[in-house]
Amino acid sequence: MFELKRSEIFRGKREFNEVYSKGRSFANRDIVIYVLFNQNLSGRVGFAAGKKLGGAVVRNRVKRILREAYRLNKNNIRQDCALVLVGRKNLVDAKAGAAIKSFREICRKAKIWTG
RNA sequence: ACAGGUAGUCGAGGCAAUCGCGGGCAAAUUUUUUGUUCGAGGAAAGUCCGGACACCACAGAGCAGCGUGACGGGUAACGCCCGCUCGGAGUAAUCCGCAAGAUAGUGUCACAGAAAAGCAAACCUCCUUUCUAGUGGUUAGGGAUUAGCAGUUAGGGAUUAGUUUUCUCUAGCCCCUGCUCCCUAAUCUCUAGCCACUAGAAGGGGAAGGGUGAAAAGGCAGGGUAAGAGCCUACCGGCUGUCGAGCAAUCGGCAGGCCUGAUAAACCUCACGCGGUGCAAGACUAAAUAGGAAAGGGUUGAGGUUGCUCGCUGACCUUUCGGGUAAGUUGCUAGAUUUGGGCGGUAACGUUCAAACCAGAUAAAUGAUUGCCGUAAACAGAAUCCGGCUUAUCGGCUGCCUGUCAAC
RNA sequence: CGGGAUGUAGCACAGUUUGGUAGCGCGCAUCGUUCGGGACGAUGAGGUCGCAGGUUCAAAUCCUGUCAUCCCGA
Repeated sequence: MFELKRSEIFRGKREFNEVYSKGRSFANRDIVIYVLFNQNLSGRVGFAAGKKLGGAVVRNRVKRILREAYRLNKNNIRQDCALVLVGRKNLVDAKAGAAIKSFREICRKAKIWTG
């Protein structure tokens, strides 16, 4: 139900670059989201935290929060698209509850919210 | 008690519940699911040293290059650690130190200063010799002169109405007289010599003082000297030799003599050490395509092995154009391992016994919610593995030591 | 993971090899010139030489450590 398997998380420079270049982007203070409607990659997701955010501890934390936000709201999101979630600097000090709220907000903005 | 020093140690705050992640094992099943168990640090960091391991000759020779630098020990090894010596800081505990060589050679020492590196240098000052000038003294020689008073002469003045007289001044004072003094004497001057001092010029002695500088060729005191100086002596410091203690660095005693500036984190010299590349090392499997084309070099030695030379190996290599794969397994975690004792050692550490297994990912695993206790909680995330160093950092806890104060 | 480079005035750079004075250009301030501005001319302010320690009589320069930024290879 709320599981997030490894196979659902995509990896590799090629897949990221495809979503970055072909997908549409939406953003708020906390998160940047890239959306690509593609049959091959549908239902998959990637997480990213840039070097500007801080050290390894900080970047790991940002990715964990993003993953938690996606996992808990997975069933309310259209599964025919690929996503890339990028953390922004505001997310470093944010709590998980705020991140989830922010994630829902941006999903509605991107019109992939089904719940 | 306060202040300080030092050694060590703890931790995602703890417990419970739910959802979720990575590995191992077991079962179902071989896409996966369920259960169980394990799952970041003292620095995992910086990548600054040292190793293990892998390939190239089981790593070889020489030169170059790089590193280290008191001494002894520990270690797989080190630039690390321990002990000790020396130097420095502190009342002390204690801390800090790239701590070999400057008589193998070369270089540098700005400005200032007379002189900045070797048997140096004289600007002022000090001492001295010669010459010149001056002053003073002295000796010799030459020359000149002769004290005082009174009388006497001439002139002027005062006194007086005027003259004389008297008094006084000036000149003479050669000659004459008297008294006192002196009488191979004294004074002055010239020349020459000598001595002293001063000034100048030329030369010498000296390195003590002044001044310059970061630094001026031991320090300081006394003697000594024309003035001075290790020239001599005492003390201190350094050096050399020798004796003693110590494995040694070094320390202590005695003797000698005072030639030996700083800088080697300047080149350099000496001693010791270092082969190169790195887990994206390396090994294996599978898939795909065209195991492609052109030019150049090559068993008269390509390429590799380090920068060069040798030695070794022994058939491909380089550039351009075009195409394909960039997937998986292994290396990959049981080890100079961790914990607890015994023994040896001042210690670092060694040795032995017992017990334990404690991350192995690959866009890369630890999070979220709720409740209670508690809120002060930092720096921060393994990527082949170890030993160190360095840096970041909050709040404690413990042992030992030093100083001050108080009480007994 | 490995290798390399750079930090100097507000900005961009010299100076570091061979240690003794920190400098150029643009910008800034004041004055002159102009009716006013620009340009021009004159004057001069502005520097922990990334930071810390050491060697030296003396350090931007030499040595060690450290911090930050940038680049390259796979």
